[in-house]
Amino acid sequence: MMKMAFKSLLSCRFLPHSSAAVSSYCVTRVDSHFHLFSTITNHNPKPKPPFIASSPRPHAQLQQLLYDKSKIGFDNLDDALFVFHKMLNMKPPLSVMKFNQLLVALVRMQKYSVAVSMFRELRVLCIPVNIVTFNTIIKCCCCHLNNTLDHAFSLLGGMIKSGLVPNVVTYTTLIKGLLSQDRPVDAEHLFKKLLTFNEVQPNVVTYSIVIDGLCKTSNGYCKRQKVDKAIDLRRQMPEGLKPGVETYNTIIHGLFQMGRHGEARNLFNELLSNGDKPDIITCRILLDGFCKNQQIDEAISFFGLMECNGIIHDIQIYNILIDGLCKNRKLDEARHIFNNLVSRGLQPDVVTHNILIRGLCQEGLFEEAKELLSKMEVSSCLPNDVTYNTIIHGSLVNKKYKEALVLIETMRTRRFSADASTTSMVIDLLSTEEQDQSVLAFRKWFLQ
DNA sequence: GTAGGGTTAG
Repeated sequence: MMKMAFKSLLSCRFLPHSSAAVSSYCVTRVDSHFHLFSTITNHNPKPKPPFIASSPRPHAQLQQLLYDKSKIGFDNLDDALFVFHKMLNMKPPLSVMKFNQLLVALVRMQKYSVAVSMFRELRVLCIPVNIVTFNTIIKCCCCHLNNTLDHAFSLLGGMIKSGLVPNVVTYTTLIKGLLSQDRPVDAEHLFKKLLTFNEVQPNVVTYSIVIDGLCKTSNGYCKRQKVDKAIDLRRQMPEGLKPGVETYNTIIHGLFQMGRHGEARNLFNELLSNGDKPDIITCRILLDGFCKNQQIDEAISFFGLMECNGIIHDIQIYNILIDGLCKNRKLDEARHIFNNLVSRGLQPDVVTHNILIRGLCQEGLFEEAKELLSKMEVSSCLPNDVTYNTIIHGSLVNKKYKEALVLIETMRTRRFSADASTTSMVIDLLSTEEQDQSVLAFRKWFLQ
């Protein structure tokens, strides 16, 4: 039944428009799915150009480099700093747009504080900046882990002082900042202000960010209300502000998180019937949604369709499926897919390994998990903090206390630290009656 | 050709 509904959900949009509404439950031919996948947008980043070298036209080469790096970021911070200082000394100076591209490249590298420092230097040197520069730096303040949101708002003041008029991007960035700093009330207040403000009207991105905030905040009953509010808000979007696939993705994800998979499918159906193109992220959300809503068979069918149509040459989508299989107690299938990744031309990344290590530990196969960790340690895919915390978690669950101690020590050597989950497991262990030598050793470790 | 939106591991 579910499978039929799922197939029809995928099929309906590929009928001609005139007949699409007739019956979305009639056409279930697999070949019709091809059209779905042929419409999906694949994001293929441009190949990275070589770093700036001697050239007969250094100016032009630098400008090209800035454009390219604004899309993908510099390979390292030193390169970005080198370019910045080169730019400061150029005569005639480069345009503000080129400085903006440099700042955007730093944002892509998540080097927010460096971008803010560069902006300050530009201001001190009286190098012209524009609204894009301010908006980029406001974003940096909103993204920074330390609470620099107040600074973002003072930049808003600075902008106005400089004679620049904040636009919808400025306010949208600030709303996102408030939401990400867990200030939903202030975000909503600012959003409502925009709605009543004549000069700047929220656009589809603003709505999308607010909807995303509603879908992400809170647990339980409150969450249900917020997701409903998000759906209402999408319906209330003014005519002409057509929600993009990103807005659909946000709400579909929110619905799946709530366990409202039927509504999630309906919304996906609506996306298709509106003529929108699902993208790779829609596919990831659906696959993950099926996996986490006890619909592993649907997930496998969906994955098969994507695979048939060649749109999933992407390790991330495999990670979602492997995780789903592990969580649905289908370890053999998960292991099989993992072992065949290389032959499919894909390299498992650290997330893939962590997922499988967790799955193995969950099934009591701690030795096999350890073997996988050992393989990672001598491979190009080195374990990270999640890997260690995962396997330590597994060792504790499997009562391998001595092993856990060794792993904790190794983790320390690698300069990773125990996360909240690992620490709380150790506290639980110490509070039990089981006071064997290893547990006592844990106490020593914990009190260090 | 410069700025703001969506997904996956513990």
